[in-house]
Amino acid sequence: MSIKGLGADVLSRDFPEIRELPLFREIEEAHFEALMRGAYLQTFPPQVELIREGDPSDFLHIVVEGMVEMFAAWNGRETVMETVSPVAAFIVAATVRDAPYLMSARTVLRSRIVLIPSQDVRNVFAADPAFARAVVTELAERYRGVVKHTKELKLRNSLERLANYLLRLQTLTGGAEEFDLPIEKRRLAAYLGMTPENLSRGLRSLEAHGVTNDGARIVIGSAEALRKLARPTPLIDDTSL
Amino acid sequence: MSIKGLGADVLSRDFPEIRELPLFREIEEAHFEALMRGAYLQTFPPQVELIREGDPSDFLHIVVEGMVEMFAAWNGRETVMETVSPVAAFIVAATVRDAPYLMSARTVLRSRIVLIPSQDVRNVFAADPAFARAVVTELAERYRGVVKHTKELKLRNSLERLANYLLRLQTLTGGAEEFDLPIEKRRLAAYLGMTPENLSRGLRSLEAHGVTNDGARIVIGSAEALRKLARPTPLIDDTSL
DNA sequence: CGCTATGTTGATCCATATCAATAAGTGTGG
DNA sequence: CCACACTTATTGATATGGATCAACATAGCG
Repeated sequence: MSIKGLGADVLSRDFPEIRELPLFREIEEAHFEALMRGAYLQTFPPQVELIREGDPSDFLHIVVEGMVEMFAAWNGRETVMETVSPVAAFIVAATVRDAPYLMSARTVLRSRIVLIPSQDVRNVFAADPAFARAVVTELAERYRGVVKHTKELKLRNSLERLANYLLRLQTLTGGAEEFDLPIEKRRLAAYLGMTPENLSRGLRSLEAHGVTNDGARIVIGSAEALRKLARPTPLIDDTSL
Repeated sequence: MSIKGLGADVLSRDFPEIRELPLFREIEEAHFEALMRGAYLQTFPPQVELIREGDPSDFLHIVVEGMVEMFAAWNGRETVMETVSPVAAFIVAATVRDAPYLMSARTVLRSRIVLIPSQDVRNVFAADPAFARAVVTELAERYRGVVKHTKELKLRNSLERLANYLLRLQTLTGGAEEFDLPIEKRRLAAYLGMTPENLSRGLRSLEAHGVTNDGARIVIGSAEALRKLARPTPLIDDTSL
């Protein structure tokens, strides 16, 4: 199930997207190779817990295939913080700060993950200004993503969150009238800060605004009507899901 | 009310804390001076809106005296995202990304703010690896702060949020049994994601757990009892408010 | 095909918001 | 220094968004 210690050549031949990630694109070849030398590539089945909140950050993770869900728990409750799709790195902040993970991560689908020892990342980070700048860009974008998520939670009710989520999803799928939810509804519910029951009812309510739903399928009859309810703003709804 | 274009010498003589900020401590003297040459120092009365969400990020801001509140609005609703106390920089992410502000900021108290043109910050950021690394550290910490805030909002009910807030505040004030709320209750309520009425009732409910409140004054009769209700965890409650 | 997890729908409950009235500060100008 | 205006905080009554509980339907999957 796992292949250990792949060289930079192997990883970049199989996954040139890694070298092309904004995080790595500008760094020196020698540094990139140093990172990849210690890296693992592993394939995981669905529902595997990759990291657990509170653990020390041993590896920077990069999803190259599949899907990963970041979640957090407290006092018996659990919520979804975000889902990460290829090709993207996660837990960059914990890695560079050498701090414990604040969120857990589990595979949602069968996934291929590159694991880079955190110490290597911190070494290259200290030695390669281009990498340091790339980490800043990445982190700043992540920061802004969480801020948007928080704004949404605090300023919108559940129906508004759902409506805006669908509009963002539509934009991501190129503006198509029909598309599929990328994750299970119960996970979507947790992400949106509501219960599965309420998500069901929410989708029902949106019928009055031209939205149809069957299984994962969503049809937006009138983006105009939906937008009237959702009132999207770039300061919350641009880019990230 | 404002003094323009202070040199590095003036600013660092009057506010050595700026040079000592983690953000600037390690950068080259020449670069620090370049930043300070274009910097403004301004004094603002309370309730002045310093930046407005959506505006382009013209300046990196540093509170050297007073208190600033970051807030966000949507569709007629408004919420407090965080409060910033001296000496700390805010809106670093927007500045380095050259992206619009996601949050607005207003002074809560009469405040002295250093404004550094964003372009200067981005220039030094590109030229000074030590600064770039410092920005990463700063951003990673901010990121983790918002993640904690979001976890708290999604996983705790309002009474639990309040109880944990009081415990964090107690820790910040050195563990004293008595201390004052640092911000108005209505702002605290918005920060905690509740209404002022509910905050009042919440403080009342906490009497059953040994907490007394009169005006801004909080007395924690038994941290033990409060902790039993609050169930704090470092993964949410360490460090930031 | 049947088992198990996921999703739906309805009934009810509860945490929190909203509305309304009062009290207590806080600041201002005479 | 007081009186007035105005904001903030408290308290009670009520409304409601969303959670919970329960029953059933449906869809994956071995």
